[in-house]
Amino acid sequence: MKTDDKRAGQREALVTAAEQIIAAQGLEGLKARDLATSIGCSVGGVYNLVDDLDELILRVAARTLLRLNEALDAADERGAAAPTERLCAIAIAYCRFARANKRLWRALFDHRMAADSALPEWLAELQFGLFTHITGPLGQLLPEKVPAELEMLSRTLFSAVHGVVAIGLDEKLLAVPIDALEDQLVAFLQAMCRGLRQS
Amino acid sequence: MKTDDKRAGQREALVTAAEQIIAAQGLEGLKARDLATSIGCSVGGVYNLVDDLDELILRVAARTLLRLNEALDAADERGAAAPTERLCAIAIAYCRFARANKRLWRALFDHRMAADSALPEWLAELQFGLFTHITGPLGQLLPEKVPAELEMLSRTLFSAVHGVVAIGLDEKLLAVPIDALEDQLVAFLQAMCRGLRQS
DNA sequence: TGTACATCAGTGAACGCGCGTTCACTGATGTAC
DNA sequence: TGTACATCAGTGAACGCGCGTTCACTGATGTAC
Repeated sequence: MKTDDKRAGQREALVTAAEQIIAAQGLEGLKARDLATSIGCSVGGVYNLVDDLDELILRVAARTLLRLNEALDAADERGAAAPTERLCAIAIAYCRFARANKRLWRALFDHRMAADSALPEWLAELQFGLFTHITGPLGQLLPEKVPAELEMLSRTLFSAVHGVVAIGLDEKLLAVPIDALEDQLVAFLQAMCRGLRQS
Repeated sequence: MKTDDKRAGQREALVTAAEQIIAAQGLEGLKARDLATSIGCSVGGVYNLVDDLDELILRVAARTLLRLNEALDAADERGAAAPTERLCAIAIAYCRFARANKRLWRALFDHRMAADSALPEWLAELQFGLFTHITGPLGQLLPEKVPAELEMLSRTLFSAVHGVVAIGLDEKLLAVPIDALEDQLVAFLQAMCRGLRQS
């Protein structure tokens, strides 16, 4: 049916509108009425395209994760570089992506699901996909580690880098000044990799 | 005036009530009506003790920071241990405090001030105070670094540890499993310290 | 001790706002004959 | 081509809820004389 195509197109427009609003004002700024205005329909119309504002948030999250994934992919020169350099490049790409997509990126972590429904599997897989960017170079750095250890280390490393970026972008008191952020990330990862290789 | 004492006492009771609510339900659960019920007065009464729910949140934050500070103090055996061990002990204390005070601890970071009024100075000082727990051992570890570098490194290190703990306690997909958290923190800090000493 | 008055903590109904979601309805589009 | 009918996207007023904050009022307590 043609109408299905049309609906799909409208839904995309809706997701795009939501994306723009979240990018500009954060999750808190997402209102059904604004969305309706934004895509040129009435409030009720929004609910013909989407069950929930929650669904919309998840769809936006999916887009953000895909774009993040692309950004990390682009930054990682696979076999071409030493593992430490690969990790640094990825961390910097992560930092830049976060900085350039601050609110969208925050939305990935801020959004707490309604307690009942767990986050859908396709989203979970997108998240896991990101980890391959870390386990790859990390395995190269520490060839003697078993996969389970690598996995754990990847999580720790990701959390650490994420923490530095997240607090840095907050620009609160205890934050690393934003201009020093990338340098600090590199210094941090280099020290970390040095230390890890000796263990 | 006796009444001033009374008011102070009531205010403390109010802060305690708020503390309990936040500890049990998070910032979102804090409602004026519940507070009133909790301390046995009417809604309006709350506003005789406090300007705002925001003020209340800040007062609770102050308490939490003080307790956190005590916990870190207790964990740090000043000159008695090697710097790496001191840092590990502090990180573990941080992790345990966060875990035991999950929502109160989150409230420290989740609360976004109303854009107009900056956070009061006394709160800022409490936050800075926490950093001495890091700069101390870090200076011991890296005696050749100038204070500015140490300060920066402390921020980075704090952010990293905070990130690991924060994501770990979230118990989401990409989290370090909670039982492995302390081990991972220690492994992380040991590698980091090894790496830092060589730079 | 008693009286008049002032103060001010305490009250809780009501204001005001924001907002997700629904639902009875409309009107355009498509289909059947 | 024309007519009757069905479908369903689209509408937007209204529902329902939650909640911070206010404010006119009450009544207990303290003070002055």
